[in-house]
Amino acid sequence: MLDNLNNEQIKAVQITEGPLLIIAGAGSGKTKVLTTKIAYLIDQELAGAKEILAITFTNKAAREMQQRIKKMIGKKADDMQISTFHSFGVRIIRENYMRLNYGRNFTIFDANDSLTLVKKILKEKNLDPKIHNPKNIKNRISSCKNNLVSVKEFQKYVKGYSDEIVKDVFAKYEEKLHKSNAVDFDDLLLKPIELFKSHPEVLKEYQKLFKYILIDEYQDTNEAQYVLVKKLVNQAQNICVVGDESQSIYGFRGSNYRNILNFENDFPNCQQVLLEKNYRSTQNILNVANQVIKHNKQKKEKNLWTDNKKGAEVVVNVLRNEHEEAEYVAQVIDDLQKKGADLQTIAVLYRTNAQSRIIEETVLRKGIPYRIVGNVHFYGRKEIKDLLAYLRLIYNINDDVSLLRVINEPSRKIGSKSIAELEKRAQEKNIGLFEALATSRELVFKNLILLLKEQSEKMSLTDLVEEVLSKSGMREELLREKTAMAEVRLENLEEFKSITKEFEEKYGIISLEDFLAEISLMTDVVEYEDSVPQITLMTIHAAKGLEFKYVFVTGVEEDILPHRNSLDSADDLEEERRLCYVALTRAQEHLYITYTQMRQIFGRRVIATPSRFINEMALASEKTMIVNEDSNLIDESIEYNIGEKIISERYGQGIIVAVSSDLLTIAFEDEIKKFIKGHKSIKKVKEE
DNA sequence: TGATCCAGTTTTTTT
DNA sequence: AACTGGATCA
Repeated sequence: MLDNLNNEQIKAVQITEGPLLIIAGAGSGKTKVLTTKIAYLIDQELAGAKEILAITFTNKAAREMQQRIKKMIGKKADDMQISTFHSFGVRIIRENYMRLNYGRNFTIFDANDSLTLVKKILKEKNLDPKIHNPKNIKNRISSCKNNLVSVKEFQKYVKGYSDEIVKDVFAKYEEKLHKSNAVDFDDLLLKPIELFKSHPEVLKEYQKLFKYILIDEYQDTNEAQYVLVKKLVNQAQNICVVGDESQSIYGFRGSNYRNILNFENDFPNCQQVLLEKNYRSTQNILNVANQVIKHNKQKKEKNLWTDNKKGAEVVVNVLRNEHEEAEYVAQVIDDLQKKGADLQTIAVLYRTNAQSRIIEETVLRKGIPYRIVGNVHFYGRKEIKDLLAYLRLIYNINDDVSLLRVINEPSRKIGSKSIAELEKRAQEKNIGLFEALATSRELVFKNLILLLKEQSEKMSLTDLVEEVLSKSGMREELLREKTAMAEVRLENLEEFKSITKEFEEKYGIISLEDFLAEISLMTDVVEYEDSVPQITLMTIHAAKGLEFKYVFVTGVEEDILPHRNSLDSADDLEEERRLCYVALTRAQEHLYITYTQMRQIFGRRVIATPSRFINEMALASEKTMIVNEDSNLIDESIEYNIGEKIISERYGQGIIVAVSSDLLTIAFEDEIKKFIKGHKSIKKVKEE
């Protein structure tokens, strides 16, 4: 088990008792250490699989680690639960919902639901959302909760009118959330803490259960997560945290890299292991990354080194604008591909999601297969959200946000006026919306939900979805529409059934409860085939923890990286530098950095300046590249309309479902693809 | 009530 | 350039 580990790594695995801090530089084999350690604990029979609490940052990381451990120790890993902080919170709340004064069927509100709720409250309080930015208020509420500041405590910090508003909305928000028998993302951490405060005997049970606690990405824990961990640690203090303050990039979400710097103060008897040997990158790449991060003041001294070869020079290129930047990236990728590079080993990174569009268009035009990580492709679609709202309402009839979403979907002639009356009634009687349903139209809806609820208890998830589709009238309405768009929506809904089916097959029979909990915590929902050769486009944040042989870091300009919103705070600027560091250290063999002279922002051309981080890299040379855009593949004269049929060389016949300025979205038999208008690889099908 | 149009706004990053 | 929410009209 320990065969492929270096001395420090072995030490990190074998120190099982007492607090342990593992500082693991980028690419130093952190995941390997963690998984080996867990396998070791089980294999040495120091703990049963259920007695280990292992927390990672993303669901994806959790899944990956689970698989690795399984490979090492086989069946014994079956009971092993690796979770994120949030999914761990769900478990605790579920096991204790009564003590927390919640009903069994509680709903988890995602960020969108929370925002909807804030907007609704503003409306009720007759506050202008233009003056009181709902997103802003939502963020402030969230940061309060992440810092364990209750409404009552917030009162103390209130300075002036706008704070007063935030406080009022916050109070109402908490009230409504509870009335809806719902928790938001932050509650998933907060409620367990509340529980442990009010029920020390329950805390004791969990402390007894978890003999070993392991926390990954400790530099990205926020106050609530930190408190939660500290509470769970028992007398034996078998807590192992792993992290690297140089890779802390979630400050905007309340994470505090000082948690890792303070670990020694929290656990004075802690042991420490430093993993400084990098196995990932070439010397050249590591040098550049080290040069940049050197400029941060707040950090633990460490010296990441490698005995990998020097490798290729890091390439920096200046392009005239974002189109040529994307073109350049695509050309290089094209060349790499011709030389036999595997597309899966190539990643293009950017600071903001907005940058992805042009890159996507360009690789599309070049015919380079790609995937975009973190796009809410599927679950963000209206029809899917509607269906989910039905399921959530069926599960928890107190969920007012979901009720409002579907009460008139499809149209039941319950418009804004009827809804206003319904809300008034509910408010007067101080009851939930569902209970307040009274008019004949509303009662039809109420009975529909009640019927479905009854059915939900005796049929499979997939059958339930089918029932919702037919009984709600969603399917009927889409069939009636007879537009290409409706056709696609219908297909998406059918696709949803195959997702639930997959769930059922994977986990045996799955309850509505499990399914909804799973879905609401999933962000990387689109399960992509790892076997399909394609390049990866994603934000730098999304790239954390990953590695690629070839990495392109684009838009390395002032106002983007570092982002303009972080320029007036020294702390924020250091976080941007760490972000840059994370981007650079994703690369194994080849690192390409680009910036432009001119960029369009909000539809306006703006002069761009190279990022200060480029200077900090202290590179010997950089090149200005003039890229000629290759336009002979495109025939701009062709016009397209929704509903027209298209034939593609690669995907066969499809139908246009959306047209934007440069892009077409085309639905084929079993997938939806985007194309550049007029691209020679697609042709219109003439119809009589 | 629902469809369509227009004006104003947006983009930092996400469990 | 794309999306939202509000205003206007059928």
